[in-house]
Amino acid sequence: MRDGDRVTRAAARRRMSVGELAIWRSLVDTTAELRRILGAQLLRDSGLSPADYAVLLALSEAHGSRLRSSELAAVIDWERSRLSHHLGRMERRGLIRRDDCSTDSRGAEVSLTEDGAGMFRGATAPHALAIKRNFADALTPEQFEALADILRTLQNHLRPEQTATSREDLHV
Amino acid sequence: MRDGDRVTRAAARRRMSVGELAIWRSLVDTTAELRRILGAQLLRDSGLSPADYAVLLALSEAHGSRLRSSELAAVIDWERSRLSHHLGRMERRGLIRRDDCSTDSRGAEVSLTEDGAGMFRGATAPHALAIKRNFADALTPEQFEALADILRTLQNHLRPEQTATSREDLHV
DNA sequence: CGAATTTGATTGACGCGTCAACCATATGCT
DNA sequence: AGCATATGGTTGACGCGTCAATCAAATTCG
Repeated sequence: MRDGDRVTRAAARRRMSVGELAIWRSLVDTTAELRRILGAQLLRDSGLSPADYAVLLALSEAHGSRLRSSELAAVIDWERSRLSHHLGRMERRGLIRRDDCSTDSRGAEVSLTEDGAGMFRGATAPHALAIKRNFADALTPEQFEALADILRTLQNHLRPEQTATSREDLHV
Repeated sequence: MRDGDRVTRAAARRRMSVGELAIWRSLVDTTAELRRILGAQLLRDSGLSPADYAVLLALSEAHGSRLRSSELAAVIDWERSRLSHHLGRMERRGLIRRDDCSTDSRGAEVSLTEDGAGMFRGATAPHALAIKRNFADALTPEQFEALADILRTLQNHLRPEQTATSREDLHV
């Protein structure tokens, strides 16, 4: 029996305390504000939205900077429809390209354009710096450890099956 | 000199580690998933979006269930334009009402309708339960304490002026 | 083979959030 | 008083995300 299970059962009867609720709200507010700050900064620095960045990151890390549409959707955990809309907009802006797939005529292969690759390269460093400044610099090593533990616990609570420590399914 | 400052300066030269970046991504992903789950549940249970809920909560807690538009915007920390759009939609659905303000003819007074108040009342308990089940039940008291500490630190890092422990400015 | 089903991907409608522009009223200044 | 400016709030345009519907190509199976 895993630790999370024991906690879950033990807590199952209790009502949620107002302190716990306040922490939940603070979590939502604080992460929202961080996303807002970093998203705005990213846009100013590089003209890319967080969504653009996620797409370009996944493509950059892909073998040959090229992915099937549904693979890409799986990597960044988006609905296919959302991805299709967004790829349309990114294609119009010249960031990515969609070609017919050679092995499956239904499929599309998404790849980086020169422009897209360049924009992404230019965005990387300032974006990392912004994350460092606004987030990483604030916390002590102990706090990082505690946060990692908490996130592992939560992930494990939400999706009990998947090994919570695999680094593969992390993306921006 | 506060603790956060010392950490900030000490860390200021270092590059961000890949571990720290992974924790950031995990934080973004995990909170996004929690919001997604709770938002969907709220909608199923009560037909309200998280945004609706925030508006109704603020109005419910207001003196006389009635707020000036910009006060409301301040309470839930929204841009006035966003609020105006959303109030328009909520008004169409019969959840809130907008009346001319008696003391300032430019202003609008937003208030709950019977329907809106009822919907909110019906939404409260299942929503709290969902937060408890998906979030609060997963964590130990020690983890709660650690998380509260981390969030306080981050808030303090982002907005150094404001006392980070005031419970007033927490909302959904 | 040929019909039914599944899969890969796109589309349209609609609610949402942001930004800039825009009224109308209130306030401040001389 | 009279003009400038600030304030409260709304609007329109546009990018975004979700849902349901759609379409074509592939696969399954009788």
